[in-house]
Amino acid sequence: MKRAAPARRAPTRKQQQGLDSRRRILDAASSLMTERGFAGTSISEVSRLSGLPASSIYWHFESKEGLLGAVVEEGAQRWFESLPAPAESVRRGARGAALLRAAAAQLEKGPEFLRLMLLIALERKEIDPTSLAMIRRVRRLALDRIEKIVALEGGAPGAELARDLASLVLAAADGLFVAHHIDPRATDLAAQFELLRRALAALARESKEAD
Amino acid sequence: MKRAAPARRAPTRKQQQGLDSRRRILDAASSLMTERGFAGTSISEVSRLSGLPASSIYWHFESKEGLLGAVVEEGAQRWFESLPAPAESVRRGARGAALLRAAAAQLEKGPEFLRLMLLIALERKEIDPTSLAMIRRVRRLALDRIEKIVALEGGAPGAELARDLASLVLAAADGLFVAHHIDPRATDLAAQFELLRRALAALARESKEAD
DNA sequence: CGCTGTATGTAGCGATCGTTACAGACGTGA
DNA sequence: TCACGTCTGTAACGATCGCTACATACAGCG
Repeated sequence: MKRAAPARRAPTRKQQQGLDSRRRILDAASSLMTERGFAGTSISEVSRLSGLPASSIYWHFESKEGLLGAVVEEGAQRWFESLPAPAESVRRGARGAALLRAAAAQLEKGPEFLRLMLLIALERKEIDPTSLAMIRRVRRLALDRIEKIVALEGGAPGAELARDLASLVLAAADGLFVAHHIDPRATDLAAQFELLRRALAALARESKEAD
Repeated sequence: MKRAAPARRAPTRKQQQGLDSRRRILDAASSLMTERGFAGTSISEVSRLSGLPASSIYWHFESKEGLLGAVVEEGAQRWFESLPAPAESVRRGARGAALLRAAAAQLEKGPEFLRLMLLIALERKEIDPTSLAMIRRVRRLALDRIEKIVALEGGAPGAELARDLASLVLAAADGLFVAHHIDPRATDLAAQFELLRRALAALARESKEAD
């Protein structure tokens, strides 16, 4: 009865219309929840922004919480797909450019999803565990990527050190995003990232000399 | 008629009771808003948690928005007061311990206020400008403090560099706070801070040798 | 054509929202 | 004692909340 299955055989025209509507609802919900948080977003607003009645929303999603879960899932999927290839071709000589670009890309390409993640991570009132698990998964994958770049960049430091450095980079990225959001004019993202890169490079160099 | 003036002459007993109630309302509101955000907190919940009827809340504060403003103002004031002395006595030799402690203290002593700041900074739906201004003021003061410590620590680097390093430290602190909130077990705050300190120290050392 | 399942539109459910009116309780100054 | 200002309790206001029942509208299939 309820809950649209993803069209097993033929995406008939009516079903395609349904998928389009579902997409429009997701986009509207994502935009609103990113701006006002979960509790601050009402179904009627999603309805107005998407142009579809509330009944349609509840035909496609089983509840407001389910809608949030779908938004997170969709956002995460898009985020995964937007990731550049693991960049095996990057030379070690291409200093921190890759690291810089990776971090900057995360902040420029998908600021909406980052904002949503931070928001529902901080809004800790029984947000459904599925979303939280998804957020952790996204962050862990981001950590893996950063770790690889850091290892390549720093001339293969200790495995543990690379992991910690990656955590630091991710944290700095989140913090810089917040700072830029609070006071955009006073925050030069690129310069800060470059500074961080130089600091980490210096640390890697020293820890290497210590051997 | 409305809006309690801060008792000009004598804090009579009834007025004192009023101040106590005001404090209880503020504490309840602060706790709830920190957990669920602004939109996610209802007056009835504040009423229940504080033990006072809604009419009392509206006698002490003119609206829900006004209550939020007061919560931010109060939190900021407490935060200012909880700041340690400018620490002139700190020796340059006491490596990064001061920096570490300052950052850790901010995260340990006042996590509620930090969470609240981040939440309402990310929930950007016409949050009243007074709160935003207060948040910026708090952050700027935190930056000043960190900058001084960094300058002391790094052996007086360039002024601009110190400012940028301070921004980086603040951003890292925010980001690490978020990371610790998302996945407490996977985030070793102390270790991360120490790593950051070492990286910055290494950078300062190299930039000094370059002279 | 009618039958079936997908998707949308209309109307409204009970609950809760922020907010207010108003009466009363209480300490205080005259 | 009595009027007054401060503060709290009761009860409700209209609006909106998340959500649902139900009647269509439309496409595909026999």
